[in-house]
Amino acid sequence: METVKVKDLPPRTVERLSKYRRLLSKYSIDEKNFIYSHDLARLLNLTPVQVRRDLMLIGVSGNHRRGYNVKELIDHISKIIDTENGHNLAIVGMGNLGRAVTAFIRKNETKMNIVAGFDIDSEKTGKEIAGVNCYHVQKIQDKIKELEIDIAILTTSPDATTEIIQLLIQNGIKGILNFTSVHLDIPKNIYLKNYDIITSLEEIGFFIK
Amino acid sequence: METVKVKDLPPRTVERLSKYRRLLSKYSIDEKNFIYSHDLARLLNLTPVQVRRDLMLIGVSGNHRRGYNVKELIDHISKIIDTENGHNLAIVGMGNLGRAVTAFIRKNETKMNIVAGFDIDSEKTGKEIAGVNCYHVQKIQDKIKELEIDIAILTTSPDATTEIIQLLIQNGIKGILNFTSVHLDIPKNIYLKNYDIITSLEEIGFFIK
DNA sequence: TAGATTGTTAATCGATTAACAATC
DNA sequence: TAGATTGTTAATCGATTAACAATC
Repeated sequence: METVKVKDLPPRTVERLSKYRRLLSKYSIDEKNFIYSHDLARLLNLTPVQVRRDLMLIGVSGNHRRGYNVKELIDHISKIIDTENGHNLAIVGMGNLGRAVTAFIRKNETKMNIVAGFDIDSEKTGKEIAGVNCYHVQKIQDKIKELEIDIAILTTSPDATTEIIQLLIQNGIKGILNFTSVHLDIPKNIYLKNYDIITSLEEIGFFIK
Repeated sequence: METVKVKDLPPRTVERLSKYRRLLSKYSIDEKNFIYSHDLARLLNLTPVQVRRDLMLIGVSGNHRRGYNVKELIDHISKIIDTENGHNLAIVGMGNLGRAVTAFIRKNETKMNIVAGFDIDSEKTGKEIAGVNCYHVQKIQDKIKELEIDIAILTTSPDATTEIIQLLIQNGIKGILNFTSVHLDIPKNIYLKNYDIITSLEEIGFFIK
């Protein structure tokens, strides 16, 4: 048997685990207690083997007749991808995009708690915006410590980005979801995910012509 | 020599081409006419080989002494990833996120023209929102034809998504950038890019613990 | 038992990188 | 020429998929 430490799961598998859980959470409302790998695959446009391999990697086993126990599956995935108290996030840049993303995340039931927003605009700082306390970027150091923030969502304007990213690095941020189309040069111990809208549109544009 | 039809470029290469061009457009303002692969690589955290291979694939050649001609590079990339008249896009769902993404794209100088917004809310339809004419989703068919829209950016609420996606498919949309965390089951001739914020945050959360 | 499923390894595919020849 | 670069192939790495044994 191929033994994979849970910590070493491939990124793609982790993404799919998140999607399995979200799907199954709705699915189980319909009182269905078991699901086959081919059903899960069909619902997410994957292959059944891919599903079974992912579940094998996290050590879940199914029943040869009935498939996988839905509740057990949800619980097992949660045990792997959640942490006890969840994660505390900051939205850095409370412009249109920052507020929209804040609202989007708050609408979803997750272990991701947005505990602070940061901006340089004094119109915004000191207020509650989109349900989140907004602080001046000068407070980044204090608030990251105080509120135990480990993930930042970057929705700053291009010119503000480079400076602010230094603050985040210096204060030990561990993960970043980058919505700016600015390239971030950060140490590799910070887990970075880029949502580069312009590049993605150009990619789509290329492949549809 | 490995001959690759430009149409067959790997997706990752196309993404990088977009990033090269954006970087070089700023770079060339500084009156630098040539750039080495290792400089381009350093500025985007890539390897020099990766850069040279990408440029080889699109048939650009550099100078053994001076590197690559910046202007020539920009022009060549543009010839490959742009189309003559650019692409006409629609924002489907003019809520917070839709408006923010609209503003974001409009701020950037690209060949991506947002020519319509769609929503079901009669408060929004018939008006100009974020600089874009907003129509009722019932008009999707007419407007896709009339305005020659080939890419849709999906920023709808989860419950509206499944219905609207059918309309987009039926009316021949070619590419979709999906900001909803809803899984889309679409024909494979439509180029789909998912920005699943919830899943990405859970992925980040997993790898930083 | 036959049939449908799960579980697992080996092969394949796509992308990156190592190695190095060619050139200025 | 020596040194720094580009150009290109082959090896490697990561992820998916084909093949099939095991099980109910």
